[in-house]
Amino acid sequence: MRKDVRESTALDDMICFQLYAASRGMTAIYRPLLDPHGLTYPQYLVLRVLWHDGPTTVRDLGHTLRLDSGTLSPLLKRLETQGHLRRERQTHDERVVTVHLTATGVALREQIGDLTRQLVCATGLTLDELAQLNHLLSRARGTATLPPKG
Amino acid sequence: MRKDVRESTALDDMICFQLYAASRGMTAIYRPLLDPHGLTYPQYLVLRVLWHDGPTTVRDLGHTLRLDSGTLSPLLKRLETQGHLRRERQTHDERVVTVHLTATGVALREQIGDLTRQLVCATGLTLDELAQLNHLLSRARGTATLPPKG
DNA sequence: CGCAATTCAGTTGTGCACAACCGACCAGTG
DNA sequence: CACTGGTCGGTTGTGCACAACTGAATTGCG
Repeated sequence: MRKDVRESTALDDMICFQLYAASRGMTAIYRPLLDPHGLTYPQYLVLRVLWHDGPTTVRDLGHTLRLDSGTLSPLLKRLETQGHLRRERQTHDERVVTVHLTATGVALREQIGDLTRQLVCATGLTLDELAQLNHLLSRARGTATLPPKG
Repeated sequence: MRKDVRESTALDDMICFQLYAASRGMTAIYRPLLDPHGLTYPQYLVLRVLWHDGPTTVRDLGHTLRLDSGTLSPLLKRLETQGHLRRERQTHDERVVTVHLTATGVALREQIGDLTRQLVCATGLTLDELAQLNHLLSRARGTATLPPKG
């Protein structure tokens, strides 16, 4: 009945919409998994970086997640209010703010556990297809080699 | 030096971040192309549907783009303020709001022209890779078969 | 007909995302 | 020391995105 965007014109436009819709669909899958812990998907990404890399700075978080301070500042403030992390100015360079987990922030990792299996099932793709998808996405500019500002 | 999210754990988590980053990177590529016309990427998507399918309703737009009225209502109001479209209540069912382009909204299609070539170049992928990517994304749940609310 | 359930668009509130801008801060130079 | 250019994090303003809700309108059922 209704015509879909996918039919309309060129391949790349299709893909842009697919990316856009898939990204929102993915966060929609994460939402019920993270909501019980009071987290959003971007907040979960920040915690993952801290769990994996340890204490870091706002600047490095921005580079890793490709987000600017306008996004990270309020997000980190919310995570600090929840007691998951703390922010501190570096003494020798007061422009830099370091971010490190609290005990509850570290403990949250175990409470959330492994979302992998649930996520794989939710996508409905095979492991082989997921590997292909990852390969293509990491090859595309805008993810691996082309951050927002070059 | 810094470790990347991509290294951290499982395949699907990698892909979720890749999707998230790729989607934002894609809109970042569209931004300078659409900004001269005073449009955002979601607004451009709405116009594309109207250009291709003709007059439609808020409900059908939501189904096609997988967006709810909370997103579409203010977005359509902004497009109406810009003079690109008009919204009207259906006479025989006043719950339904029909959306149709104005003359300037139709003309905008030619003014914007074909973004395809610029987009393909911006991704840095080959046409074959784009086709694979499209195939995988359309196979994944959350895009084709699993809208936010099942 | 009368009334409950459903279908719509819209509103409210929260949280990203990003451009533009700001002020503090640091390093280098004279 | 004062001056200059660049580096930081933060703020402001705009625009999505979505959950939850509102209220009008319609449909279905007895």
